[in-house]
Amino acid sequence: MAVSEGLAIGALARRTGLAVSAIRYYEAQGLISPWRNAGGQRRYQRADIRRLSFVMIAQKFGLTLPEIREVLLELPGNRTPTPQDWKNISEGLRTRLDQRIDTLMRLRDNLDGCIGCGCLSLPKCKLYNPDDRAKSHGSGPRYLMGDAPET
Amino acid sequence: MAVSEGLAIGALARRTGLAVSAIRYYEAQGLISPWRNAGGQRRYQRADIRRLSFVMIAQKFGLTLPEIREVLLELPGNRTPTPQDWKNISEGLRTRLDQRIDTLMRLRDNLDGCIGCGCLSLPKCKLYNPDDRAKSHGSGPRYLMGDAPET
DNA sequence: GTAATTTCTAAACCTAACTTTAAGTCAAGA
DNA sequence: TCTTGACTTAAAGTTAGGTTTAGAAATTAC
Repeated sequence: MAVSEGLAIGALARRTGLAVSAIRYYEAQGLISPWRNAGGQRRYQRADIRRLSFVMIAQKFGLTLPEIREVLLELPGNRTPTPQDWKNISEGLRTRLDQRIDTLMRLRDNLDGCIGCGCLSLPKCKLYNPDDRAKSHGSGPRYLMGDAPET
Repeated sequence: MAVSEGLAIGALARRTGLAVSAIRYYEAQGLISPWRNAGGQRRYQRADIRRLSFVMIAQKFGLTLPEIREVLLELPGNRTPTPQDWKNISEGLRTRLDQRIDTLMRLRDNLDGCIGCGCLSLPKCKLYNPDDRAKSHGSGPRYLMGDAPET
């Protein structure tokens, strides 16, 4: 098999550690775009290994798949991403991570205050409004603390 | 209405900011146990406001509802929890939070390393195994990095 | 005493991120 | 050529943490 024939989905799965079904799912979400061979099967470039690696890392950082899609769009159109490209978007991740750490540390400070007072009373306790833009992970509508049900 | 009649679910919802449906859901998950009045309606103690407050805080810390249930089991069975009781279990949260912050900071350090090299290559990059027990938020089965599909 | 609120239960629906299943097609080795 | 093994699609299932809906019963307000 010639190099130009690309990787089959199973091979890509083995190289990334992802499930085949996950890779297809990512395609449906617009994270990756393989071409098709004569028989209609998906074929991937080598660079896609890196692309999926990035997806996995970005997920660890708490990005949703739509968010990751946006980030990947910043990659220069059609050319194969260079190490410098990856470096650039990784720096965006670094910023997000810094913010998350910051939020958690504020939360910890507030908890320390509350451990001191033992109150946990809703109007008083700072824990209810530690200025948290952390998006309360997990799905389904939920209006905790700051996220008012107003609308 | 005498004090001993307790709070109706709507009143508890107003005092905690939670939706009525959420309070019922928490009951189904074993986080709170109201009694029923003659007509079969739920009645809550004042202490339950604090209990639900704790649930909301613990969620911010990333605990799942089953985990929160476990933590709440440490509360003294028959008597109304004192501020000291809350203080004790809050200290457990503090420990967990410390660990989360730790994990994220390790992740950041690894990212810094990777920004330097720009590699993102699976076997080499530390980002894939930063010893992360952070349970990858979000639902549905997902075996990233450490969480092997072995079983 | 009647109307307006609340509350009740059970079941269905929602999102995110996937997996599983079914039935059929493609590719590769002996 | 034939038979595995890998791949295809579409649809349904899964988990967490809830919400929504519907129809009935209880409570409150006037």
